[in-house]
Amino acid sequence: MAYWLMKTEPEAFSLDDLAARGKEPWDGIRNYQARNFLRSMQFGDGIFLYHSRVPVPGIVGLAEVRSSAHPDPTQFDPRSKYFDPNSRPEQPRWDLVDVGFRARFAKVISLEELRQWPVFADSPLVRKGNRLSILPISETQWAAVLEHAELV
DNA sequence: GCCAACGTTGGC
DNA sequence: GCCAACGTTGGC
Repeated sequence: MAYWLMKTEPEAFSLDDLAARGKEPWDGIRNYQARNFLRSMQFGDGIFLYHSRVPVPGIVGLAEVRSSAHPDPTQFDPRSKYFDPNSRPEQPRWDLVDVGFRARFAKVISLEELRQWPVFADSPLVRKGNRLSILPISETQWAAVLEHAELV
């Protein structure tokens, strides 16, 4: 059992969208480090859903991993913006997992707030210039956020 | 919308 | 293999 944080721009896909659909294939990851994290995910792992590129970026709710990693079909679709002409079907370059909705937070736990929590002091999340869209969360960080959050 | 920070690409 | 150019991310 592991924990993760996954970023999304709510304009493209929000926590509410996930809540409405229940479960969604998390496609479009095109960064090797993020992909490697995807590949180590297991069914049932916990996820913090994070909204980026909004006035108050931060963790907005909980989700969970609902599949193991498997090839992202959009890499083979020439009409997709995620098409990767260099990826070979016999050795796919990009993977995805299914993500299921779990809960919404009554209030966003903002990045500004998280920066002040000692448990996040060493997290790439609070580092300037960090661009990782998927990052691991420690058990301590998970517990700290859950203790602070009001689930809806 | 701006732009710093970063990852990737490709010429050499 | 270096590194400039380019594209993208994401806070502000």
